Amino acid sequence: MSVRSALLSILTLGPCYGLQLAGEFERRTGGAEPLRDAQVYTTLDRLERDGAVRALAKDDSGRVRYELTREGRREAERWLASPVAAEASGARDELALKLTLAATLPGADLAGVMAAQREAARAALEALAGAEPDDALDRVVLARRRTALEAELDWLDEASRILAHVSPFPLAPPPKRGRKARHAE
Amino acid sequence: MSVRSALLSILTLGPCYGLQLAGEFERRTGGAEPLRDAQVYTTLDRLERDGAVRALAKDDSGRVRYELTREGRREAERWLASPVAAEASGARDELALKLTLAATLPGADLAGVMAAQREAARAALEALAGAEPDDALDRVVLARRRTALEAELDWLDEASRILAHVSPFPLAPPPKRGRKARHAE
DNA sequence: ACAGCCATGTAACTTGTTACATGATTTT
DNA sequence: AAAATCATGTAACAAGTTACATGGCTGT
Repeated sequence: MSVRSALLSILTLGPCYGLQLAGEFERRTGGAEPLRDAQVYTTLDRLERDGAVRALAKDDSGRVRYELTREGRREAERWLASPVAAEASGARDELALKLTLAATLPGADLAGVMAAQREAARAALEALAGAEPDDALDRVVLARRRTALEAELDWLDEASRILAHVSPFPLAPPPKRGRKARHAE
Repeated sequence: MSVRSALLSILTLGPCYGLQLAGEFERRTGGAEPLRDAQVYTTLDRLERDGAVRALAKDDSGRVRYELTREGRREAERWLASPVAAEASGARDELALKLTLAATLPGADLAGVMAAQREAARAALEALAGAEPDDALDRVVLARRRTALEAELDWLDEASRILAHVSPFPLAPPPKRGRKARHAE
């Protein structure tokens, strides 16, 4: 819901049209996360469907502007005020997933997986170090990535220590049940 | 694609049926991320559609087991071997998004947003500190969350310093264009 | 026989993404 | 007039989630 909420909160400043929202999004987020034009429009459609915004008559230039409804304003305020739930963002932690699987699957190359991940994080950190931020917003976004990558490296070390004592294990034998193999197809 | 890839990599151990996959997923990931039964089946359908798995005849208990195709095995190996792209996981960094927006939107309560986020992270850390891990996998997953939360707190401090010198700004005036307000509807 | 779990599925939905189509306006 | 850009949209898809339906098996 990030994009949806971001567009809503920009609209608290006043009515905007589609590409204007895309532009403001870029200006106000350090340009870190490119937003596809198409997504602005689909998101606006969905916001209108949900009663959070309302389309105004086309302006002098034929652009369609949207304004917040009371509902939409409330949603925007709620979003800004509430903290981002740790990893409740619907995104599974793919890295932890991959590492625990690599540790428990016989035949998987745990050391190799860890080495690859460490190397990727190290390279990403190096690339970040060489980046010149344009402005303060950029600095904040870069700092976010840097701290996340550093944490990833720390965690990899810790995980390495913990997993040193873990052995992979095979599939658990499935419980036997009645032998009623329905001859379906 | 986390779930898809995880199921594929479990299937490298041999054919499994739906709920068996769900069980192995739990056993092998620290139980951190609950996997809904329904998603196992929809994912298996899509994997079959994509030619990554193949359904076997029902076994003695009438359960439908799936096995990897050559394609599926290759996909699983590729996934395990390749590092997780930093934030390329499709998940936007909602926290950085929210903070930069709060910093640039006139009328937003930046200090309040930061305080709320800091408090939420602190509380989550405290909850983690009081958790007793069952096994090593659990410890690895908990460590992942802990390091991520610590990094979040560090970043919040840094962002606070950087954003102290940033002032919110209004909407950029949209460029004027021809006055051809097509009287469409 | 009945309750409850095991196992499989389906339909509808969400956010996000891609590729494409269309016109209008500005620039050359 | 042609080319590039602005602006809006549509259609289709992906991954994930939810709620629900169904039937077989198990234990009492």
